[in-house]
Amino acid sequence: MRSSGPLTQVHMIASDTELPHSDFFSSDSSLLSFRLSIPSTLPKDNSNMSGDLDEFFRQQDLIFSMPDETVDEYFERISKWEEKLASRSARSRRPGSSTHTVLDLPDLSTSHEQAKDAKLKHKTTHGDGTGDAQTDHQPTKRVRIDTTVHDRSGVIPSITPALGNTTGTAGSGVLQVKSTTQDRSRPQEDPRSVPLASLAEGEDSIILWSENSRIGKPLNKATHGSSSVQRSIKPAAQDRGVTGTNNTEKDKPSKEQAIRPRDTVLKTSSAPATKSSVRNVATLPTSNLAKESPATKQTRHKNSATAPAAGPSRQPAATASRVKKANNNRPSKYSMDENSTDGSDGERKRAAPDFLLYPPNKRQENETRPTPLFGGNGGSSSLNAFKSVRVTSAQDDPLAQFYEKARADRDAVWLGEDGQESPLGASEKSQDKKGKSSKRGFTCDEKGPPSKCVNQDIVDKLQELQAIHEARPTKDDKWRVYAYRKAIAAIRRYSKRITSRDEAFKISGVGSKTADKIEEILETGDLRRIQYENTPDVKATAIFRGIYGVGQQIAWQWYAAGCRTLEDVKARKGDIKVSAVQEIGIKYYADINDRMPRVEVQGIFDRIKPIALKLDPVLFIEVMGSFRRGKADCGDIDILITRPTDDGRTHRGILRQLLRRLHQEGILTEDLSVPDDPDDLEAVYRGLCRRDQNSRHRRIDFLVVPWKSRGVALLYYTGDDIFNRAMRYKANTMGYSLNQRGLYAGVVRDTHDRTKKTNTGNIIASETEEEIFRILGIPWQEPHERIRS
DNA sequence: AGGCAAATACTG
DNA sequence: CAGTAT
DNA sequence: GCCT
Repeated sequence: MRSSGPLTQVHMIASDTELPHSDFFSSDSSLLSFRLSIPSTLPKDNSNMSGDLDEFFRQQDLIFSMPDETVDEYFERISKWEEKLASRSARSRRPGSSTHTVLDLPDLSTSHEQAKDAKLKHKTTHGDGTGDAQTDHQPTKRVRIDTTVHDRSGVIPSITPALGNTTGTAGSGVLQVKSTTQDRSRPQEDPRSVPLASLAEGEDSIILWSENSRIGKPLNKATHGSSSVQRSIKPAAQDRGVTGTNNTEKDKPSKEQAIRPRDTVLKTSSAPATKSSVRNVATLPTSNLAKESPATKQTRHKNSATAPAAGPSRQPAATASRVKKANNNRPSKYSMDENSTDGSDGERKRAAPDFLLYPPNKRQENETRPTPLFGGNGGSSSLNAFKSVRVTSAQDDPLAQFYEKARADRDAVWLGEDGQESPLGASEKSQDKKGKSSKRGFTCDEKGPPSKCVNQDIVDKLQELQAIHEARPTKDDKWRVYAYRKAIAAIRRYSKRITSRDEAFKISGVGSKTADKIEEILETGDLRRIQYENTPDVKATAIFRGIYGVGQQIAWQWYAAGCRTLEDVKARKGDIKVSAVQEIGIKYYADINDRMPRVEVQGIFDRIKPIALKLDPVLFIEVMGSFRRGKADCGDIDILITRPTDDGRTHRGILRQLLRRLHQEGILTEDLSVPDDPDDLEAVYRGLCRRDQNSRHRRIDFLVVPWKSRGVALLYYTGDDIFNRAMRYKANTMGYSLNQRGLYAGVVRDTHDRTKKTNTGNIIASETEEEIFRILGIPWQEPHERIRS
């Protein structure tokens, strides 16, 4: 507040939308805001969040104001802690170290003045001690802020950089705030732990955190790019925004407001805490900030769902009872976490994943129904046929031991591995239309063979959940998606109707959490969690991600900028930036996302091949991907090109000529990505093509590889994805390394960073697919048998 | 506690 | 060079 | 999220 010296205002604001981090850090603002990331369950549209959300937060006890002294104090504490940690061995700085500060803050509902007078107490402890500062009577609210090192490098993630300190590297973390009312009438059940995200932006700066995530990234960038970041902190006095000195923002003049609707809110709120959505208010001496840097971060543990950064929130839905159940059945580490949920009054140990729970009863069933986003991956699968075979084949396999280790991936690896044809079909690819019947697995591979699977209802629900997590940008979500994918595949492959949690739990790939969900589906026919988590951002970002060139990050940035539909993007709402490639992606949105019938691929290839052979008669040119796997429809066209070298010649230069010819023919219509050196023996081209003037535009890739690599290239580009991953994973466990260039032996990986190879090893196979299968001990499988997802 | 596949092109 | 997308 |  006012008064002395340079101050930085701290706004505690609640919002259901995340902001783009990239924006923040570059803005130079004198304000420091924390943003509570909450699931926007109430207002359906974020448009009117101000009203309802406020109320919601109030009820949830998440609204509070923070007097300067408090903020000051808080940062000081954190800073000290940080220093302490920094001076210690890296060991103690490992992720997991944590501290927390308990503050008693004046309730938002009270006037600002009161807030000032309010007393606050706090204490900081180490480890996970529990804080229980008891307070007195004032209308205050007790808030606990956890700060945990979550970054793997051991560096303490800090928001400091945004404030001008260069100490921390960007890290990842989540600022978690838990608040409890004085009268613990509403005990632990309350969720209340909210992932806090903060951002800095134009006027209101924010600092955003996310575990493992990108939020930290911008930080780095800013830091690197120019020292300016620091400068940003200016005395609050000057108010807002101001000098845009910083990078990005500077370009945009009006900046702040442009960005998101929400800004308005923020701004206005700068006033003392009123009921406006903005909540808080407090100022702190900049000096402190600048120097110390509170870093903060925090954490949750992996389980919790939230995606901080970006996301707003998510809350898990499991109910306590459910959780318990899970525990009972399978006492495992998971249980611990889960139990914490009900911990006694105190706080549980850190990381309880479930403290994010929302009281189930809060949710209404009437929520909008989650709409399945498009795109899912659909695969499907009827790999039932393979099922029986898999285990048995394992015994003959010399690598039987490997199975144990790679049990998790067993299905993926072994499916259909039986050398013999298991199921029918190996016969020709009766692709095309036909389909679905029990023939090959691939027939089912389609997007949605709705029926067919006896556990289809379960699969559907889990897929919805998977889609939701796909929308979130954090690593945790990424792995969750991976897990869901596998679990779903396993369930599909399970031929009997699942009738109990136990039964589900027995399926490899289905763990306690998923088993719980299945139980809920069986009992209620629904999964509440889907409702809770299916926030509006999921739908919007899914749409954006459908644009070629747009992934989670971009999608989130756009969403944060206010875009919700494709139209918004086209209109550049929020001043978003759209790259040339993305522009093409938007232009041909439907064409690119729709799958094309197999015959169309054939038709296009029939035009291309002659042209290629005319350039060089001995070229090897074939269509890979799903086409090679025999699918009835394909998402894109992958064409592999190479050339025998017996005659001492190569295919060098062919790609360049071919591309030119195809453009001339009107077959290629847009370039999405052109190799740096089209004449290299190894190159990849991505673009759009069409069979003829009356056809739709389709994605096409040209993959040029050295003759020697044709085997692995064939393997790699044929997929499918899951099959490839499983194969590579197996190669790894066997001490090999498999990539699109070859199968390597003697690869030595860095002890700490397994992704780094100290020694690339020696290539032991690459010319034929057969040798790769043989060496890895995997029975040969025709392309159409390599379907796993 | 830590892994979960691996490589490359484009952007800024 | 980091980050993102494929 | 699941698994070792």
